[in-house]
Amino acid sequence: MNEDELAELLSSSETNPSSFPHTPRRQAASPEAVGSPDNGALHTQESPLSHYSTLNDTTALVHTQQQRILSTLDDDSLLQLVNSFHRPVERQPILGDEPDSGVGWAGGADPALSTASSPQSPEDADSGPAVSPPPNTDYASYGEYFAHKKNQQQHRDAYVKRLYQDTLNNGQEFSPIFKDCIIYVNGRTDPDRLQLHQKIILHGGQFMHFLSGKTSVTHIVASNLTSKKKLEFAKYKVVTPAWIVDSIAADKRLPWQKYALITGDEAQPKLTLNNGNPQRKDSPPSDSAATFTLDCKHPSFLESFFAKSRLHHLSTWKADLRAHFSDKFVEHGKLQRVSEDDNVAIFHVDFDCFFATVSALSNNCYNLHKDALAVAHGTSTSEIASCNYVARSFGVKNGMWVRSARRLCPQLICIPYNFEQYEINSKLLYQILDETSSFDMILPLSIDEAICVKKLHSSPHFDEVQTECEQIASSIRQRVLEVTGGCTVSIGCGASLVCARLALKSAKPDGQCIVMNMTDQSQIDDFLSGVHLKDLPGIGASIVDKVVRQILPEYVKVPTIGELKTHSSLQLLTSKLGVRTGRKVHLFLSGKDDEESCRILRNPIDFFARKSISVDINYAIRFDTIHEIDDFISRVCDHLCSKIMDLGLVTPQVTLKILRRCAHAPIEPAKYLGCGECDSFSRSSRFGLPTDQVGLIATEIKSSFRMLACPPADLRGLAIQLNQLEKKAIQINQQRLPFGGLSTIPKPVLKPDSFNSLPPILKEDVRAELSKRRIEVPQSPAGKRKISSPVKEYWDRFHGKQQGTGEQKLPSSLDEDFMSHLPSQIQREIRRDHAIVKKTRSSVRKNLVHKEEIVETRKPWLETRSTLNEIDTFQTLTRPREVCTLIGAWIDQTVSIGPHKDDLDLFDNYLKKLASKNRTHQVLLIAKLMSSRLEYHSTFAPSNQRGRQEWEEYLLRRMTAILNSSTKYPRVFDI
DNA sequence: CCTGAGCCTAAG
DNA sequence: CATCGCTTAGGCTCAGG
Repeated sequence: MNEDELAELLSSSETNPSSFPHTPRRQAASPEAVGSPDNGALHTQESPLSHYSTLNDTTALVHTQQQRILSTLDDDSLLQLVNSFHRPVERQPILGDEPDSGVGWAGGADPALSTASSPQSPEDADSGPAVSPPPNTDYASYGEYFAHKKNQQQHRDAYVKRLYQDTLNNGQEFSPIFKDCIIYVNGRTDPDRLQLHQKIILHGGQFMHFLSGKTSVTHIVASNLTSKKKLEFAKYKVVTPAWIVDSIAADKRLPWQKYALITGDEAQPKLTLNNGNPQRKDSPPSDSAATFTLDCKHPSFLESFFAKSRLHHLSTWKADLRAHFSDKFVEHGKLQRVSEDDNVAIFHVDFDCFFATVSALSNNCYNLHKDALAVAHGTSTSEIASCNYVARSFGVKNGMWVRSARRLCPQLICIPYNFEQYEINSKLLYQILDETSSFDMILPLSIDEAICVKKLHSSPHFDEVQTECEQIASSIRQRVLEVTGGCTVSIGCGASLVCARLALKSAKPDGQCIVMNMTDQSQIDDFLSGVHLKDLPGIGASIVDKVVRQILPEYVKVPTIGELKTHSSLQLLTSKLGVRTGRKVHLFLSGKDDEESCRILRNPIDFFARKSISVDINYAIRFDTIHEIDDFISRVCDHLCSKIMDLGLVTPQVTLKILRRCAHAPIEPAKYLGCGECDSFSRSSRFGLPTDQVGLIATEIKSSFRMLACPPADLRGLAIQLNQLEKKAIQINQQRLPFGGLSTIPKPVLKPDSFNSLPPILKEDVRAELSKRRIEVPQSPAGKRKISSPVKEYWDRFHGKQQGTGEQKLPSSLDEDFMSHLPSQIQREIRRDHAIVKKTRSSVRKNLVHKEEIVETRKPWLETRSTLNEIDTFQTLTRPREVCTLIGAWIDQTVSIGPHKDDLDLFDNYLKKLASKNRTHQVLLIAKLMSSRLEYHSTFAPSNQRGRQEWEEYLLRRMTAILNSSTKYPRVFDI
């Protein structure tokens, strides 16, 4: 066994919790060995350790090798390794020990999932690693459990990758040949599975340890396949191991088709048909865009969708350009800024119908100036991303459906996207602009658009300036045409951003318009007067509509700047359009930039700084159950969290936005898999402390989704935003040395739970290794530790040392770290309660003293409240806030003596009505509220045991029963 | 009057 | 077959203290 194998061992030891250590029951080559994707996840996994049995049936050898390798690691690596086995379990303090009753009660266990648990054979049960959590306690479902497993595997793959980078490649990343590939290795291979695993993860790929219905892959590597397997894998890209080896040797991902193992017709690319003839009209792009079913439930849906979405590309390109801009200035330290007094010439440079031109040029068989061309995926309801000027002369517009465009222009030719080429040509443009020494600042606006700023040094001769600008512009245009081999840019130039933009508009296509020689306002007015309102930057259809309907007289058909100027005033504009927009429009009317647009010139770093990050998917969203949506949310959150982690950012606020099919809209809209007509809803929530933890964020979003109460089948779009991003503070885990330590690199600290999370096979060796190095080894806990709620944990932490004394100390302030781990809803409750308890601490004590008397004299509390008698108000929930307040007060006042039976009956009745009225989400909310309230009391006033027990019992028995018995909710959510 | 949530708008 | 309707930032409105 070598180090590679240890890496494999460490990175996959948790794959199969039920078989470690484990004697394989099968040969890897036999057809049953790996299992089919349909057989469910658990019992079909190939045990990652099965190969050890070929070495020796005992674990002695493993231990020896392991000890040797452990001893070669330095302290930091060892600790990191151990820590990497532990990830905090996602906690959801809802309804006591049912951590995710929000799912559990919704529709009962997913039958497919529960069968997945059954194959755990009894003989395996004892040998399972300690890390394996018992089902139904820590995870909402097996789906989540496996998601967690997968996460851990990736986490450790990343660790191993780093390790190898550091040791073998000077810390440099290996070239990410297999980026975006999710690869599964099937059966016996040469090089073997372990080596392939290493190669794949080092080069940016993702290694799947098992195939299942839920977890799919982009490639399967195999040397040979049974005919049954060939059928099964027909829809995948199945390649020989040589694809991996050769790709690495060539330092680029080679076309998989050359290594295709299955050579049926469906797997064979059509390229051979027109060999030598690159003009393949209307054929889909051959590689990478494999024949994947577009199903939002598929784990790699997000990836495959993004790969083909023009809007996604535009957005990410833009973000990348901005980031690059900022990086460059961090690097160079200095930034030219434009102050208010500077005279500047602003060049607005923009490719002409960028996508259409580039796609046409890379296809090399169309005449840009004669053929009507449009870039689009499909043939009918596909949107046109870009069309050339020939097509535009027929009235074809960007964003139009191909079907409608064809009605205007029957000879329209649709050509495919070529995102790679767009990027290349964009880089060329920026390179040319960089090389043009005339500019003080080059601001990226988008993939095909940039603003170049030239400061004018007190030259009053506008004619000279005009001439110079003309020359700059024409030389840029000439150069771009040469370098890109046919792409044209247009350039607008003016003294302000808005003038440059409007000049650009009139320069298009393939032209330039320099309007620097305007010496007086009347000339500017002349230039502006004929400009359409819609052409002003930041003025869209909605604002134009407002202007036309509310300001301009009816007879004005095409609202121009000239007309608006004669019919409006600043006062009128601000009153009709809002203060900011009104002021902006008013400034534009005189050709001046508004305050907001100026910011890009005055403080571009601030302008380009990232303030939020989000993922929106409003296409192909079709779910049946809330579980599928939960899984989807998890994946999206994963995506977002890994992004902000890379950027070193944390978020204090997350927002969920959904699109829900309008009641009257058809189930399937005209556009294939489109969202159709929808209503939009959003919900934001805050964390006590900014976080980048996917567990916290995903939980919060899932909770928000339940609040929005959208039936899964009606969901058509989903967006998750992380707002108000800030730099993650560098955590200092160690106390600073009193004599001023020289060490600046923080040493990793062994987390207490990490050691216990290690698989048993590793535990003793690691313990030995740690003790050899005098690193304190945590004691094994006596029994299996129950995962407690954060509140309990907090209580334990706070009272751990004083529990025996009987002294009940109340904290004077809230622990922010602890608070940050709670859902924001509950945080708010606790903060409020904290304030209340602080005020009434003495009275609580008094109550406790007189507990016995109180019990004797207890009366229905709820019944004595006035709100109680307005139970109808209560039931319609027109004032949910009041209801919550009432319940809170009810618990507060009865927490030591317990609720009165009459009150409970009344309350029961209310909840049942809510549940039967399709408002189960509100029952859930109330349950959460009550749960947190009780937890809270248990923390700050722990002596009132008896009453609280009664309450908790009620919560557990009655509430859960009501939630589970709800017929409406499952009907809506689990069709 | 200030603040924040939940919309809307715009851009490429 | 279809088809890939994103992402970020600012502004408006209204409710609540």
